[in-house]
Amino acid sequence: MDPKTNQPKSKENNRGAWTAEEDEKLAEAIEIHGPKKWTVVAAKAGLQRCGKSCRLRWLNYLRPNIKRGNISDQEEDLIIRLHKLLGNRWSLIAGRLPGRTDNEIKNYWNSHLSKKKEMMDKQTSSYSTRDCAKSGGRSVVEIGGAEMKKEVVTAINERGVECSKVNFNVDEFFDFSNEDPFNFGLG
DNA sequence: AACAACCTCAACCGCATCAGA
DNA sequence: GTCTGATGCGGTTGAGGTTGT
Repeated sequence: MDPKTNQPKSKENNRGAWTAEEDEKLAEAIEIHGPKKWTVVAAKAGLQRCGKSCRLRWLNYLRPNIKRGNISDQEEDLIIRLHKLLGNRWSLIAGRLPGRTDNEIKNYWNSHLSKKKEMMDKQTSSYSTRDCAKSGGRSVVEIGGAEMKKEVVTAINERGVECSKVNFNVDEFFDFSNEDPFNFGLG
């Protein structure tokens, strides 16, 4: 283990794209040991890959029920709205989109939506009232906890859903485990 | 056909946090 | 309380594909 990078020494490990054979071995090991103890899984799979790499491969590619490509308009709209509220908290956003991974959403945002948003921002630099009501009045570029909470509460208030949550916890609010994926509390 | 420029996305990196010893 | 290893996250990179000239 390299103490600086927190990674195994690279000469001991494969790097780069995964092969079908590696995928198969990994899937087998996960079936036996579960998708949790990644160092164990990596070792038992007999792969020259670190646990971290195995975890990423599982989450982004091998996991069951994973959707790939073809992000729908509905999903895109949801990503935009969630990003407005949450900023670059990709894992939270991904939690709202069943079958989508944080990596995929992050990539999609960086290659498609960031540009789209930039263009829209330019077009609406004099921000219309309608857009203000829709978004909570401003876009958040850097999101710290307090800033984000404020933003979410503002958005909620704008929609007249909830006005009294002062001690708002965004992580509790965005506990997505049991909810309709396309209804995140804003109506 | 050849090359350059651009785009996409899988994978890696670095850091923060957590859990167990 | 401290140390160490594991896990999870967001940022970044680079190979391969696509499009334009």
